[in-house]
Amino acid sequence: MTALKHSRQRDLIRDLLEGRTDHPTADMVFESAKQVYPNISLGTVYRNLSLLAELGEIRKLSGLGDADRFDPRTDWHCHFVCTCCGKILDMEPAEASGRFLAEASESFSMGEIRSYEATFHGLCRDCLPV
Amino acid sequence: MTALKHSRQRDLIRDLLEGRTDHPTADMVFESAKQVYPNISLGTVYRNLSLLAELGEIRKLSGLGDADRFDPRTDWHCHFVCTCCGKILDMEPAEASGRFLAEASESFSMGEIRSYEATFHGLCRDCLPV
DNA sequence: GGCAATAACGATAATTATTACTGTTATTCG
DNA sequence: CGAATAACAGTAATAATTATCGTTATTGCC
Repeated sequence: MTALKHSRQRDLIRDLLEGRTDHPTADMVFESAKQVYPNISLGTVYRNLSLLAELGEIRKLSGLGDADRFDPRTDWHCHFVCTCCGKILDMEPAEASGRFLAEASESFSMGEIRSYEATFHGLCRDCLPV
Repeated sequence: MTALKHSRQRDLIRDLLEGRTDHPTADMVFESAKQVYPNISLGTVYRNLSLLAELGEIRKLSGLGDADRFDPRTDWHCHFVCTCCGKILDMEPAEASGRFLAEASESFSMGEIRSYEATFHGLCRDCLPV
């Protein structure tokens, strides 16, 4: 139980993410943070993003691209990844989400399902041919 | 259109994966392959796994863990990842799969959905407390 | 406020998964 | 067989992330 200490860098990182919908990578957050604290370290950004994710204040998204992404939204929702530009968009939970999970949980006998995530792929509006 | 040439290494890699359900990493395939061709190169394994995935003969699974996984099954199905031991299990498609996709496609207006994948998390039978 | 304890920092080295390069080998096809 | 070249083994390079380490900043107590 290492007693968490306050840090202005962590505050900044949390604030920078707040309200953002572009699901930035650690490096993108680092670039933003440098404009406020020019000599903040990339390691500090990684450490605090991971810590905030562990604390449940933000969400870490793995597997959507080469690098991990970070999302200020902590409510359950899915993501859409544009196969053309790589953009990541939030999706609002569909009606069928619950049924999908319930059905999977019922029919799956090799273990106990606790959660799931779904990622949709396709072309975003900007990349769709006219 | 570079004319594909036959290679015994590629044959081996395809054969090694055939029938396997453990979703091995490139490195795991490399270890297996070395027992047949002791001086096969890791680069060769990576190159051929990627090539086979592009040809549609196998599937590459990204984002399930640190390293990419490879699956001989090419039919659409989901995966279950044990949060305890990291084991990856195949899941049989549920009834709700289609509805889930249809509903998401309908309600999503920021682009055009082409596909999706879902990953379930939980404890496998071996890791469940008794 | 001053001060000890230590969480967190900045800087940098190390690690891991993967891709790229390079000279050599093997397959294909005339 | 022999030229053309895909694919190879071996190795170097890259990218994302984590670990180390000496220094700085926060906290709680006197």
